[in-house]
Formats: sequence, structure tokens, C-alpha cells
Amino acid sequence: MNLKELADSLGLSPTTVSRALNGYPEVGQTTRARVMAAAEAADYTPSARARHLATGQSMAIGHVIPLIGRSEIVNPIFADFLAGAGEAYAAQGYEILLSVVGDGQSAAAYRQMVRRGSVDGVMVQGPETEDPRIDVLKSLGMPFIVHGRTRTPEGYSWLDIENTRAYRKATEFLLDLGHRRIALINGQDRFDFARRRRDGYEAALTDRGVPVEGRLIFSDVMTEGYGFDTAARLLDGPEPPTAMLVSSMISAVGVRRAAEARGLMLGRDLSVICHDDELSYLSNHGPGLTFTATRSSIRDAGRRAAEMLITLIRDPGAAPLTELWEVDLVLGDTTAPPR
Amino acid sequence: MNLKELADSLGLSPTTVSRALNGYPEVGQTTRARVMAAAEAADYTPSARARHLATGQSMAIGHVIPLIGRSEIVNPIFADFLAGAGEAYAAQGYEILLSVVGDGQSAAAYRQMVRRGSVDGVMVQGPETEDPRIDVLKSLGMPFIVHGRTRTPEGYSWLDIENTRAYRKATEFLLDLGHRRIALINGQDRFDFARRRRDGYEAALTDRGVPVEGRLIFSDVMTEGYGFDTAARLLDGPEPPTAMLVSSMISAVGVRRAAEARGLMLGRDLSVICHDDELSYLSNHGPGLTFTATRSSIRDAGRRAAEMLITLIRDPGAAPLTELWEVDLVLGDTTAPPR
DNA sequence: TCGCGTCTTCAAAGCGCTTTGACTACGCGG
DNA sequence: CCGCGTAGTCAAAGCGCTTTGAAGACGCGA
Repeated sequence: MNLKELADSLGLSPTTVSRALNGYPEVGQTTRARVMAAAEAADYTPSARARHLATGQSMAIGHVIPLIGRSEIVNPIFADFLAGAGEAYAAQGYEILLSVVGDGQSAAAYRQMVRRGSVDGVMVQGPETEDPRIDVLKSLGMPFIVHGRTRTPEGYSWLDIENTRAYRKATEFLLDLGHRRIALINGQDRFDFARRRRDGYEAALTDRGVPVEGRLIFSDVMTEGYGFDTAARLLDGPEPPTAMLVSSMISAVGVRRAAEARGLMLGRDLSVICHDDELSYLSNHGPGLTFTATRSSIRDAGRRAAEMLITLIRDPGAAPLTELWEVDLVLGDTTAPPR
Repeated sequence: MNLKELADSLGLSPTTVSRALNGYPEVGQTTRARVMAAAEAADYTPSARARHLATGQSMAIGHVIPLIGRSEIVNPIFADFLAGAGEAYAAQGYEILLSVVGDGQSAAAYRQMVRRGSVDGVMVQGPETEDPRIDVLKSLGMPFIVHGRTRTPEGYSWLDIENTRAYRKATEFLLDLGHRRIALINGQDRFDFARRRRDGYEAALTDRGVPVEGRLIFSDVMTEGYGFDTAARLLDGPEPPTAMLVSSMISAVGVRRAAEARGLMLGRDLSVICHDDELSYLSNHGPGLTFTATRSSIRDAGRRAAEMLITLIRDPGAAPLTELWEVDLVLGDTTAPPR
């Protein structure tokens, strides 16, 4: 059943039927009611394809998931971010168009989505300090928003958290407890969030006159295994750190595993602070040992970023929108003065 | 730049240009070369919207992510499944159309995607023993494939793993080691995979004359916290089990946390077998303690299911496609005879 | 020279909507 | 009784592709 058939069956023109269904005011009360009833009865659904062509909109937002590194890892935060964003999109009638591509191919993937007109806006995740995707998107003239930012976050819209300040606070907290050898188990250097966290960490140390030691700073893809391996190496080495600052709770789980394998208890023999994205399947609340953590909900970020993006789509001429979220430092059981 | 303008600039008709670009044979060698060069030079990309309307295809596959339960949890395996599927789709020019919906609304979401013609096929994940989505999709006449199956898996295409056999094997392995009190920390009852795993577990116990005890069987959303809470309760209770069979590695991490908090070491004081989906950020290989596990790559499953779906789309009249994968039981460090 | 098959190319008709501009009917004030 | 504003409806023109059916150009054998 298409619009024309529905119109014929009602003895009306497609124009009137279309307007009745889409809520335009130029349709009489009774006519509208008749049309709605007939559409309902016939189980009529307008063709998205035709509507997209006619309106010039796609009612879809482009997301690109890059597979990181040689082992093509999916960033585990994407699922919850998508869930948050999806909620906001759904509320406004947008769908997600998702592309999964190899590392380094995302700029091309965005470009293709936009050129083809498959999307009305684009979401960028995990920006690097200098991210080529941003210039590509600027030049394409498509609304987009970045979750995170680059080194020079000007001329585009973004939503980010106070990474630097959070890690400075966390480091200061450990320093206040008396720790001096604090390791940083960070994400990959190329990502801007990792650089900012490191900045916060180093600034706190420097302020207190504690030397920044390269041997205590690590960066890699934040898997559980990375946390385990790094902590294992540190704990087995000379002068092991008394505290560790871990950029992901998943890696922190690996750190805990390494510690416990050595009979060390977190919060007694080793202090750990991690960043908690509030992943839905990895909660840091409830009974049992909880991590002291810098906490910010990735799901809320997804939701808000999506809302901002929709605002940009509706008002393309607007100035860039930016939001910078404070991050809580939440006390758990994994921090204590060094023994 | 659209097709008509490109054609005009070449002094050709849109017909010829369209055919030249799409590789149809009715175009002369030299003309084709000219067209390709001009399209390249003008950076011409055909409008996906127009193409979809003209061809009647959407070149997209519908995926729906349900938010499970009151706390709206995202199944952590979805990300890796998507990554695998996305790879296969990309190879054939398909995109993913993703919808995130509340628990219980997925049937409606699928229905809407299909009725609107936004997708050419549909992927169903996490089927329940009796899943209404399957009847809806059958009646809609759209190609679809189910990752997993229902109790009566007939009349549709699916890809599943040997859940029953895997859990029977795992249980037998624990029985062979001498365990008699084996707990099952399973996924939610309503899901078919959980029921089949439980079947395998109970069959193995019954075969050996070991009574099935309701107090040792649990089912819930498989978070880390669920593993922790359940293991904690069991270990603190009377007659704690000497072994646990856990349906997800994430929950198994929680089990490990509960055990270690009580000074129990996995593989010495408590045996644990979990199911390992080979999530990219939670590897069960490498150094340190690894779980004895039933292993099957969720990413491979995604890739293969996507390939099967594309086959179905290309040949709509074909009989249902089904695949049932064997599951490895991989020896790790977390199993030993009871003390 | 004619007719016919082959190779290229094209005009035009969709695909199923939205939206513009025009038209009709009606009521009301002048 | 006329003119005009307003509400309701419609015909037709897009949106930018693909695809059908037809036709022109060309070469070759009869």
C-alpha cells in the first residue's frame, strides 16, 4: 500500500493525504480523522526511501567504529555510548548508521557517508591530538560533534570531560596520602584524552616537586591484559610504585588480578585509582571492593552529545556548541597511605 | 554535482553515464573511460537516497540493541558481534542501521524498520525460548537471521553454538575432577542459550547420579557484579560449592573477585569454568591466570551470520540456512580437583 | 544497393514521497 | 450584489537515480 493507493481509496489526492498524516494545518478536521483511520486500517507506512529523497533528509546519524590496532580491538565504551546516543536519537526520529572500519580508515568512512547523503549528521569519537577527520568533516559542511576534543578545539562542536583536572585531582589525592612513586597506566598516546590525563598527572607531581619518571608511565590499548601485564612488570621490578593511576576500569581489573596473584591487596598494599565510565556491565558500586575512581558516565555523554548534534542539524548556521564536564573523584576501597 | 550535470558536462545522456559508472556492458570502451575520468575529476558521488528509491534496495541491515532490564544494560558482547558483522557487510557494500530500544520493544523496532523499507535484511540477537520477534519477521517477509535459536528452531535461518554440549562437557570435566557441588551462574532464564546451557549442566549431573540442586542454580543479567554477589553468597553460605560454571567471562571476573576477597585462589580452593566469547578487550590468553573456558568467538559468529544473511538477501526464495558450531573446552588454570 | 545484426546511445517512464502554486467554495462586510 | 479573505483541496513538478524500449550508426554479406 503506497500513498497514491491510499489516497485513491479515500477519494482524495496524495497531497491531502500526505498533509493529513504529517500534521500540516491545511487539512480539515474531519478529513484528517478519516485519513488517519484509513491509514491505520490499511497498516500504511510511508516509504522511508521515497521520503528521504523528497525531503533531502536521511534521518540518520553516522557513527564510525574503528578497530584499533593490529588485533582490531573494539573500544568497550562504544556500546554504552551508543546506547545513550541512541536514546536521544530515537526521541527525535533519527536512526544510527553504523560503519565498522579498520584503524585509520575512519576519515574515508565519514567522507563516504556524507558525500552519499546517507546521514544528516555525524558523531566523532576518540579524537587524536591532531585528528584528520575533523578537517575532513569541516570541509564537507556536514553538522558533526566530537566526543572529546583535539589539541586546538576551535571551530567545531564538542563535548568533553575535564580529563586534565580529574587526573590532577587524583594524583594530588595520592600525593596527599603520602605516595611518591605513582605509576600512570594510560591509553594510547595518540588520543587526546590520554595526553590530557597525562598532563594532569605530571602537573600535580611537578607542583609538589616529585620528579616525573618515564619508567612509571605507560600507554597502550586499554584491555584487561594490558593492565595485568603492566602491573605485573611494575610489581616484579625494582622499586615498584606504591600507587597506580589507571585510565580504564577494565585495565584496572587486570591490575587487580596482577596484584592479587602476588598476594597484594588493593587499598592496603597497593593503591589504585581508575577512570570509571560507568559501563553497564562493570559497575563500581555495590558490595565488595570498589575502586577509588574518577567517574563520568559515558552513557550520559552519548545522550548529551546526540542532543547537541540534533540541535546543530536543526540550526546549521549556529556557532559551535561546546560542553566541558566536571569529573567526580569518588572514594572507594583501593586507596590508602603507602605501607 | 549530480548525475544529470555530469552527463551534460560530458555531452552524454544520464543513461549512458549511469551505465558507465555501474559497469554495465552496453557502454563503449572509450566512453566508459571518459565518464570514469570525469566523475573522478568532479568528485562525483551518486546520491544514496535517489539510488535507494530507484533500485528498491536500502543497502542496509537492521540491528536492534535492546536495553536489558530496569538498569538498561547493554549486552557487552554486542560490540564485538557488530564488529564481526560490520566487516562482512562492508565487504558487500552494506551498512548497519542500528536502533537502540527498551527491553520488550525490539519487535516493534524491527517491524518499523522493515515496513519503512529502511533495510534489506535483519539481524536478530539474543533470542528467547519463545521469541515473538521471529513470528513478526516471518510475517513481514524480510530476510533475517538469528544469532542463537528458539526452542523450536524451524522455518528460519540461524547460527548457533552447541551450548548444551559445551556445558555438558564442562560439567563432566568438573565431575571427573571429583567435584560434586557445582554451581551454575547462568544468564537470564528467558534466553534460549541459558536454557540450553542449563540442560547440558543438568544432563551431565543426572547421568552421573548427582542430584540437581536448585540452590546452586542462578540466572540473571551477566554483569561483573552479578558474578561477585552470587559467588559471595555461595561462598559465605553453608556447604559452599567447590566449583562454579559461569556463563560469561565478565561475571567470572566478579566470581574471582569474591573468591580472592575471601583468600581463596581459583584453581586451588575453587574451580571455575566460564564461557569465553573472546571479547577483544577481555582476553583469556597470555600470561597470568587464565580461566578454563568454553570458547567460541563472538566476532566470528557476527561475521558468519552477516555472510549468511547476505546470501539470504541475494536469494530470497532459498531454504533457511542453519549452522551449529562446536564449542571448545579450553583448559586454563582455574580448575583442579576439590581440596 | 539493400537488409540485417551488432554496438552504442538516448528519451522517457518510473521509484513514492513532499511541496509549490493555483483553484474552489464559502462566509462576511461593504 | 460584489469583492475579498480564509479554509480546504488538488494537479503537477520536483527529488536524483535506474531501467525499459527504441533508435541511430556502422559494417558486412548478399
